[in-house]
Amino acid sequence: MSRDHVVGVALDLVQAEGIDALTMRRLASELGLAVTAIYWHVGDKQALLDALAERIAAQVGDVEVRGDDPVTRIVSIGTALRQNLLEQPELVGLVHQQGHTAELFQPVRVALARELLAAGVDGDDAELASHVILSHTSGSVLNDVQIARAPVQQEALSRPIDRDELFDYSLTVLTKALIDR
Amino acid sequence: MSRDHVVGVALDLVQAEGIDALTMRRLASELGLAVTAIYWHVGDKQALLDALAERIAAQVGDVEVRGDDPVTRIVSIGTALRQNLLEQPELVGLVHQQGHTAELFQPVRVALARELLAAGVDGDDAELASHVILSHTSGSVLNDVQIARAPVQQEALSRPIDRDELFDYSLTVLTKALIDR
DNA sequence: ACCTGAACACCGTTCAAGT
DNA sequence: ACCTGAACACCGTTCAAGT
Repeated sequence: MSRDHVVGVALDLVQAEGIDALTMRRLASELGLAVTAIYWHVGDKQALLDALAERIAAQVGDVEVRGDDPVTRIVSIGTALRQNLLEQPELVGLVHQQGHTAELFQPVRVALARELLAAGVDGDDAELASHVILSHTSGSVLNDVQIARAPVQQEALSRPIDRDELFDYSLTVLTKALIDR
Repeated sequence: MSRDHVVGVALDLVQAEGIDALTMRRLASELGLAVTAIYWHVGDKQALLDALAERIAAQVGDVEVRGDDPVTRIVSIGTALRQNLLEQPELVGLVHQQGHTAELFQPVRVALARELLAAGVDGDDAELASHVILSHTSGSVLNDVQIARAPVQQEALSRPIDRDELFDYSLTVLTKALIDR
């Protein structure tokens, strides 16, 4: 029995039954302990949520870069991040609520800055461009998740929206503009 | 004593002390009623949160359109929405959590579509472009709020980021690209 | 129609006590 | 060092009962 193990079981519980299922008492019974033992290992519930957020952030943060030219590589980073975020929207919401979004985006931010530098954008401008690309990506995810949850919104279109394609297009346009500035 | 009044007092409470302060018991004492009276007027807590989300969405949804040319007008819509969202980030989070984001964005979506049509973008493409612009805007807000909450992230830049200006720039670029497609 | 009081099952947390 | 049990203050919700 260790802090890591307790946090791991908590993560399993959240993934299996959602954030509402995570109560100190429920977690204790899952661990085969008395409720109060958790307080010895990880501290109070706030500390537990922080630890969870940290784990999830590390999990979602690593992305693979593909392609040859800068634009393709940058768009591939955005696409990979978007995919990771879409896979576990509830967990991302948890991270955001705990205020750990910065940690979540940090590795991607670095990867983006590296590619932008390689593309000839330098210094502060690379920081700015990373910020814009990250905003665009997280916003796209946020909206897509929301639409998936509330399918009322589906309007009468001649053909349904391909959100993957639309994201690819908009991010490509944006990236080109940021590089050619 | 009416449903509207109960919801109004609940909204005041949330704005003054945050979402955690909104408990059925606290709200009852604020109203001068017994806890159970709330159940008669608005139903259970889920119903109360739904009603709150509806109000907030209507409040944040109305934006003023300014400017002459299409790009300026569209950017002004995005800017106004961003400003509204930034003013009450906690309430926006509440709306999102309740799954009412679609309602929140509906009026803006319509306004954007109208401007895009006027700019010569037609039918489905206007829908797609509205979606992209909305995503970009909400993502920008989401990131800015997060950074404001966790100021650790401030990196060593030669000059600090002007997020208003950056948003204006990126949305302008994006809008032009969407129109000229 | 509108409101109260008592009761139930559930929280997070503290603290003394055990080994 | 690690864990338990009892206790406290707080939740949301139901339901019978009052006017």
